[in-house]
Amino acid sequence: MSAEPTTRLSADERREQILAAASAVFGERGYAGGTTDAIAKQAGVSQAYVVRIFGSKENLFREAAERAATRVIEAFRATIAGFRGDEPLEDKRLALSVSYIGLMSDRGLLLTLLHLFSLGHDATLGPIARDCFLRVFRVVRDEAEFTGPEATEFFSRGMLTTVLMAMRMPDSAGEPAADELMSCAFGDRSTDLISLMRGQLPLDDGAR
Amino acid sequence: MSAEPTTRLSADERREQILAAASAVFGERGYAGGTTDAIAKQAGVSQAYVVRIFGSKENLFREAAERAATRVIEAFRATIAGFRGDEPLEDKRLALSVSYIGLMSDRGLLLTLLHLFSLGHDATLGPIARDCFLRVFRVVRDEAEFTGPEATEFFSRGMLTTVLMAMRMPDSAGEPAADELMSCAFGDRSTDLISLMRGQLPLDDGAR
DNA sequence: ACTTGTAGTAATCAGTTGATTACATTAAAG
DNA sequence: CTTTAATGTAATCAACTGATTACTACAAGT
Repeated sequence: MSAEPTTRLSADERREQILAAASAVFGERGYAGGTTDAIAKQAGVSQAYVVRIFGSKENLFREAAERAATRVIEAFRATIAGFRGDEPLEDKRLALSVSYIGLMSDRGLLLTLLHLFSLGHDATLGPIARDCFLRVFRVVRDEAEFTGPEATEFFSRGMLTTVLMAMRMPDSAGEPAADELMSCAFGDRSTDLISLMRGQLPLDDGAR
Repeated sequence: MSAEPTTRLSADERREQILAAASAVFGERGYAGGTTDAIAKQAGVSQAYVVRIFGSKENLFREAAERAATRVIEAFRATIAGFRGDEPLEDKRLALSVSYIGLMSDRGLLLTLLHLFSLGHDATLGPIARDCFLRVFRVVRDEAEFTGPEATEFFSRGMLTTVLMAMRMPDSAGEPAADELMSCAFGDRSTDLISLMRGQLPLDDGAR
């Protein structure tokens, strides 16, 4: 499909490429709204190939979402590995927040997870959504040694941050309420995050 | 369509019925996933009529979502109207939380809003999403007289609560992590909310 | 050189979906 | 009673979408 003289890749490399494209597309458009064709366009392969490699759109979404959850867990674990074990809660909270904010540089990752979380009603994806969330929750609670309320508070913050990203609140920068909200939600990283999230070119909608 | 001897309603009554159906369907399936046919089935009218009354699916979603935001604002204002003006933050926070929890008895309302918030990328719905959120934010900050950080904290909690509802986390009750998470997020209303959110029959998917 | 397995696509299909059109039915007004 | 306007539907359409099939092209092993 792409203009370049279609380079052949190994199946594994192609899978990675398609998963990255799926993360971007599903993150922006959600499960129902993200088409296999848009993902194919993004990855530079044919729509048929996307479906054939992953079996179905549902499977592809599941893999993309579960991978996103795994990435979050890995990022948290890497941060937790640097803990000495006796730092105050606020230090741990801040370190994990920085870790979370790092994940935001891949816009698709956290947004795909958010879309997964909105599928609680779905017979097959619903249980996966709950499981992914709880797996991350347990890491923060048990491995970073947060209490239940502390972990809940931490995820509250994260959820608002993620929703603000989904909403593209930085596009409303200049609006006083939006500025105050983002400065409170994003903390001292506010300026960075606002520019990070802005001016993204729209995805190819994959219309055939 | 429905079995009953189709009672004719005024256009306004029908609009209300369809908006309620749209709230339920969009809340569960999102904008892209919610079909006009499922909404029609839910409201007991034909799919054609749903589209004709609202002009387009996008218009219907916009009305449903904006109405949801308005309802949240009305609920908050009703609570704020009971403030004397000198109560401590914690009293106000608790009162508004109770107000928010009351909104959860209409599952579609908050979930439709959450889905709206995920449409930040959309050229027409994105600005509406940001505007709706900011309108509610300003009510809490300016009318309930929260500081920016206090309001942000309040919305963090609300967002986690809403995502847990979207995820149907109560379906995982029994899982220790889920129980602790919900008991922290829902507070002393935990038991009520868990049973409130459970055992909802799936929506008709509107397949023609 | 030839076979063989893998990467990849074009063409196409059947189901779904939002929208349109033409038509039917009912209530109210004159 | 008849006209009129509003409520409402059946039928249908064109576009879209996930999936399938049959095919091509390239690379590696023998």
